[in-house]
Amino acid sequence: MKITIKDIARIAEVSTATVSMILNNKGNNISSATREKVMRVAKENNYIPNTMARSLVTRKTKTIGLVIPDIANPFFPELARGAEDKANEAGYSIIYCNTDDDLEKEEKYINMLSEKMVDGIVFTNSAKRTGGLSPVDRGCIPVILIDRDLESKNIKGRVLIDNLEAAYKAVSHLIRRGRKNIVFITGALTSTTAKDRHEGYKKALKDNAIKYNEKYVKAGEFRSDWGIIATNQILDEGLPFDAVFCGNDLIAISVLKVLKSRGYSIPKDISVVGFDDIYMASVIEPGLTTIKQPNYEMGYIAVEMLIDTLEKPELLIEQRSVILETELIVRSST
Amino acid sequence: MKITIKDIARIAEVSTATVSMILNNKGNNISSATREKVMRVAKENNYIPNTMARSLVTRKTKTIGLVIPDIANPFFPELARGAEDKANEAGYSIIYCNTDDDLEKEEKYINMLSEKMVDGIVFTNSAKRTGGLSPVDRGCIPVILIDRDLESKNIKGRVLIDNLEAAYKAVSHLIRRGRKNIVFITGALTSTTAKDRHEGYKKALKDNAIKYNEKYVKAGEFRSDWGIIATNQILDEGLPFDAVFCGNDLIAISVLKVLKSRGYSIPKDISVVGFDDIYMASVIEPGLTTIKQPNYEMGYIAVEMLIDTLEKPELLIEQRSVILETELIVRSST
DNA sequence: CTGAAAGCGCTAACAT
DNA sequence: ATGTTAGCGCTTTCAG
Repeated sequence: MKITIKDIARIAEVSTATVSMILNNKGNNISSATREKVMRVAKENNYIPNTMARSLVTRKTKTIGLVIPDIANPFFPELARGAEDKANEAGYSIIYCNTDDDLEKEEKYINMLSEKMVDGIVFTNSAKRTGGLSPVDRGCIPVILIDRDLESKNIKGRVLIDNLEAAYKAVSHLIRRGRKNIVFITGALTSTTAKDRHEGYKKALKDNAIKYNEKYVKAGEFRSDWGIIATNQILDEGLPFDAVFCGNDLIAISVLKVLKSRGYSIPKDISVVGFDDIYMASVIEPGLTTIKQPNYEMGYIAVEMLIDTLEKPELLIEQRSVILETELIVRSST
Repeated sequence: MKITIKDIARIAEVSTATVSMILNNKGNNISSATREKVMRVAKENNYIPNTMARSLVTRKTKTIGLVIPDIANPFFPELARGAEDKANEAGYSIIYCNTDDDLEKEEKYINMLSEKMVDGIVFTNSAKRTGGLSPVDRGCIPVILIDRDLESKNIKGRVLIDNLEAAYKAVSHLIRRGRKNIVFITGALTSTTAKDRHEGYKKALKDNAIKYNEKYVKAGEFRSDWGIIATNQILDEGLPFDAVFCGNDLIAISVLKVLKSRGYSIPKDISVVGFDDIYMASVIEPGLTTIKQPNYEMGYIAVEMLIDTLEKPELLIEQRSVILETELIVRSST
C-alpha cells in the first residue's frame, strides 16, 4: 500500500497542508520540531510523492519531450545523451520519440506530448516539411529547435550550427588540396541543413573561381543507402570528378566503400569529406576528413535553454539562438 | 485556455460522466445522437485530455521507463528504437535514462520512475552490481530485464541471449581456423553477460583440448579505451597469441586498431572476433567477424512482454523468459 | 506557526 | 440512456 501525504499527516499528527509545505521546503515559518517529525515519519514510511497529483495542481510535469528523427542514426545518440544529462541535473526527465522524418508521426508525437503535459519540447524538425503548419504551432508548449531550423510561434530558442560556413570550410579544404571537380552528395534540399550546406558549397566554389555545375549535386536522403546509390549514379554518368563532399558521415562512409570497391584509391584518385564526425569516421580506413559537430553540447544546451525558459518566466517572451562552432577534422581521406 | 471535459459537458448540454464515457468508448448504451454531438464539440474545441488527471484516478500512466547504461554506446540505440516502436504501437511512451552502470544513478532513476508512476520498467542491470538489493526490489513496479540477468522480485520477464553458447560459437570458429592461443578481452566479470561469455570461452577451449590459461583473460570494461589498454598490456607481457576474442565490438575495434598500428597483419598474424555486430563492424577494415545480437528485437520484445504483463493481469504472476538467437557473422578479421 | 477547505481534471459507482 | 457524486493525492489560499 502506497503511503500518502494524508497518512503522514495522521501519523505525525499535523495537517496535510503542513506536511506538503515541509516536503517542498515551502513554509517559511514552521517549527523545526514539526519539521523534523514530519521528515522522520516520511522517511520511515518510505514516502514517495505522487507526481501526477502534484502536476495536476501545479501544472508542471518536470518532463520534457525529445523529438528526433531516429535514435539509431549515429548522429543522435550523443545529442540525446547530452539532453538527458542536463535534464537529469535539473530534475527533469525525458520522453523520447522517433519520427523517422515522417510528418504524420511527428504530428502524433507532438499530440501525445501535449496530452502528457510535458513542460517543453526539444525538437528536430522533419527534413521533409516543406511548409504548412508544424504541429508545434497548435499547442502552446515551448519548443527549442535543434539542428534544423523552422519558423513558428512557440519556438523559444534554437541550437544550430552555421551549416553554410561549415560546408564552406570543408569545400575550401578540398580546393586547397587541388581538387576542382567536387561532387556534393547530400540529403533532401527541403531541410534547412542541406540547403545551407549547399549554399556553402556553392560559395566556396565561387570564391575560388570554379564554375558551379548542377550535375555534381546529388540530393536524396541523409542515409547510407543513398550514399551507395548516388556514388554509383555519378560514376555511371561518367562526369570526371576528383572529390566528394558529403552531407553527412553516413553517406561519406558509403561513398568510400563504393569508391574503393570500384577500384579507386582514396585520396589519391578521389578525396572524400564528410559531415558530423561520428565515431565511425575515426575508425574506418582511410580516416574520414569531416566537419565535427558538437552533438553532445547541442543536446545539453538545448535542454538548458528550455529549462531556463521554463523556470524564468521573464525569458518566456524572447527567443534565443545559439550557433555552435564546428571544426574541420582532417584525416587521411583528403 | 485549455478545454476540459466540463466545458464540453456544458456546451453539449450533457453531464461530464457522459462525456468521459464517450471519449473513452466505454458506455455501452449511449444514443448515437449524443455521442456524435459530444464528439463534434470535442473536435471543434480542440479538446486535449489531461492524462495527469486520468492517471490519478486510473493509476495507469501509459508510460514506461527504459533504463540502460548509455545510449551513446552503439549497442543501445537499436534496442532503444525497438522499444520505442513497440511502445508507440501500443499507445505508450518511454522515459529513457542513462545509468553509466553507476549504482547510485540507477537508484536515483528508479526512484524517479516510481514517482512518475511509470507502469513498468525495461531494465538493463548495471554490470557493476555484485549483490545487494537492486532498487527495483523496493517498489512494486513490474520489470522486464534485458541483456543482463538479475534475481529479484518484481521481475516479470527477461529478454536475453545465450551468451555462453554464443561465445562458444565464436571461440570454436577461431579454433577451427587453426588458432590455439586465444586471448579474451572483456568487460567486468561481475556482469552475467561477461561471466557467461567467459564460460563459453572456457568450454570451447576444453572441448578442443586446449588448456585454459588465466593470463589470456583480460577483464576490464565494455569500452573502447579498455580494448586499447588491454591489447597493449597483453602485447607487452610477451605471451604468444594468435587470436583475440572480444567481449564486444567496441573493444574489438580498438584491438584491431592497436594491433595494426603495432605492425600485425589481420588475420594473418592474429585473428579477431567481436560481439554485438554493431554497424561499425561491417564498415571497418578488415570487416570484423562477430556475434550478431538481435538488438532491435530485444527492445521490441521486452516492451511487448511488459505491456502484455500490464494489460493481462492473469500474466502478472508468472515470469517469462525469452532467449533470442545469435548468429556468427564471419568477415575478414578471421 | 498550523489547520480547514477548495479544487486541479478526470473516472466510476450508483442513481434515476 | 444519462446525471449525481465522491474521490484520486496533492497544493494553496485564507483563517485562526
